Amino acid sequence: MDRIDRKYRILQAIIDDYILTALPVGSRTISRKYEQKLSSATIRNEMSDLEELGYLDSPHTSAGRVPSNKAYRLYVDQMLKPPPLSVEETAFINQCFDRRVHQVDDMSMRIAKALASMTHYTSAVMTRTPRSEQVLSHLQLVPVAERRVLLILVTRGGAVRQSLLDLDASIAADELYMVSRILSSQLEGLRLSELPDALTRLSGSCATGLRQIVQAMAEQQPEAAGSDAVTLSIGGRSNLLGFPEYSDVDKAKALLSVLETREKVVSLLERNGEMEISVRIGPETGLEETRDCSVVTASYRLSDGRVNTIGLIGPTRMQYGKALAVLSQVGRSLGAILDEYDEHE
Amino acid sequence: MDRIDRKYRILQAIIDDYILTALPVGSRTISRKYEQKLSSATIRNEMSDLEELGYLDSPHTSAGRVPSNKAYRLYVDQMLKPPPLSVEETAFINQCFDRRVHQVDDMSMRIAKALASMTHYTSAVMTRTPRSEQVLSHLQLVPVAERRVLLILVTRGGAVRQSLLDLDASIAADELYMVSRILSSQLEGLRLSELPDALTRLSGSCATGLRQIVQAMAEQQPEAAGSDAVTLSIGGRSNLLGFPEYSDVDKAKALLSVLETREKVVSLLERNGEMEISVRIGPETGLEETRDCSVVTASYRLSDGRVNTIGLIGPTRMQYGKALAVLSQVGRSLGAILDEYDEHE
DNA sequence: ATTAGCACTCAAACAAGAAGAGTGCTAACA
DNA sequence: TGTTAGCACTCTTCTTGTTTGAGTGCTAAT
Repeated sequence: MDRIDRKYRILQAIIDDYILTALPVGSRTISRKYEQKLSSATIRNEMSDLEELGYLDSPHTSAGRVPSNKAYRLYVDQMLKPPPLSVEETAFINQCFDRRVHQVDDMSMRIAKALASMTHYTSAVMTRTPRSEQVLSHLQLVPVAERRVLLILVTRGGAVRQSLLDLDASIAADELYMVSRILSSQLEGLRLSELPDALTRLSGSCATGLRQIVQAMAEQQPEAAGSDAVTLSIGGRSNLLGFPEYSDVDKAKALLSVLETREKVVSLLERNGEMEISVRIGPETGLEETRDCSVVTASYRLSDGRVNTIGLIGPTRMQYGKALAVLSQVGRSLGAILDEYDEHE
Repeated sequence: MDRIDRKYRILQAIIDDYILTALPVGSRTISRKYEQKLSSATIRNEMSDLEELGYLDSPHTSAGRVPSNKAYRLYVDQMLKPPPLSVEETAFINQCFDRRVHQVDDMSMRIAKALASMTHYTSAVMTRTPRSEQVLSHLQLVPVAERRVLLILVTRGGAVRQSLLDLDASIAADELYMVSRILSSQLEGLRLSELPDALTRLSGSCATGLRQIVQAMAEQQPEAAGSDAVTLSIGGRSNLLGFPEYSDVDKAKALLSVLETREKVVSLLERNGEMEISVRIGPETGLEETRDCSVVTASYRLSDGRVNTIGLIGPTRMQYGKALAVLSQVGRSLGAILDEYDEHE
């Protein structure tokens, strides 16, 4: 027991050191810096065992050892003591949410920037708004051009969706406002997913002007017809280039390309289970390009049905402790702020 | 005359070759690939002259020569023959604008992606909406939470701005809609820059419910109070890493960091004169970090006052011809599409 | 005015050796 | 039996010296 305990203490020391330095760590280093009671020879034996167990890899015979993905897994699952954030860090986070937020739009960008600057990793903030759970609060049609109308949908949570409608014939501005009022009262309270049905039902029984709009909405409205709306903000892309693992430009380029492909980023952030916090290591990230990255995410379901995910992307040699601490703290604050909007529901 | 002509023909050959290969070009190369009538010795003499004139630099004694910024300047101002886009390229651009655009939001991102993929440079699309020229078309207040209201402003061009207002006391939804109607009719047709004045004028003479809203708007509305609204989309960040000038990760990182600082990107895109198309080379870009980059931009003023700028960022050794061709073609199509929205004005 | 020829320069590529970090194994030791 | 000192061995990295090749500048010949 004592024996086993020591083995994992050594493993942890190796992981800690490697996370810090990115250099393969040798027996001597451990014996000097972490386990001064033990000689390097003893450590060597233990390390040999650990390699056999699959927790360590050696780049070549005389280069020290490097933690395997299996080791990182064990590390985050078992060994990670939740490290408390420093006073400054907590203060920084609070300050981010402190001032009243009036600009809804750039909120997630601000969070992403904050996450990136605190951790030096690349960050992402994703908000998925499920169509089926969003309830319409208000609808407004605004004339934009001859035969072109701006349709604005506001949901209970305060999300605004806009899309343009092309009409067959032009409609006077006055008539348009009237139609807005009618539709708004008819459709308010419905879920967005129920809109298409409601629209076809309506289109049967109404005047020509109204009917034209309703049909255009039914046909052309991608928001309601398509899948969930997903917004994405990414911060700290250049942070990745600071790590020695990306001093090879080709690797860096491959990774940055991933960040430019919306679907790939979404797939990285998408949680596969229901758990709030998830750590995916190396191949677990699911993408070939990120086979030596780790992704840490925290997801929160808001009371209006939206799902908010914040995440960090970095090398597998990531400071998991800090990443988790920052993510959960920011996630908590963020969840609180966002839910505030819905407090009357 | 003939003499001078030849000198600049040689300079052009050097620039062309360097743009293509990124390698210092020697006299031999020119004599073989571009000026087969002349011996390398002759070219050498001319190159020596050109260096004296400040058009060429030599990295070291025996390394061939590299065009100076002054040379690029001459190149784009005098030597650049407008190279026609290939059929495929024109087709690609048209296809981008072909399908009806219903999603206003991601339009600029789509353009940015297209620009980047056509040129392999980094692209940016900026839309500046001057507050003073935007005319209010519709205003809507929507309840979001107890004492919290979503204010939506729609302008004639079809731009939608939203901001949150905090109220001192809660207001019933019905009352809110009534206030919306009143305000909308009172303020419609005003320029956004006139809103603050109009609001203070209004707040003197109205009922308490209305007054509270008006005051909140006057105090809290950053959109109307602040400067012009600027949206920014950037594409093809990872493209930069493909160029040999950024195989040094530190340089690449510095450049990518610039792209993460909103104000810096804006300053890069900001045109200093009134000209539609601008090419800035090296230090002309105005930022220390981009002293060996060039920025090519095209700006278009739309009929509703918005100014749209699309730009490309790459090494000074940029394919200026292609960049200009693509930018002006895309700019033309984009201007046409965007102005369509305003055709009834 | 052009060009052939030649001496000279300098970076990049290559090879060989030395240094250093680290391992595995064996034998001695508590 | 677990621990450790010692040693041979293995690789990488660093250094140094050498070669190669591309390119220039100058001079003299055409």
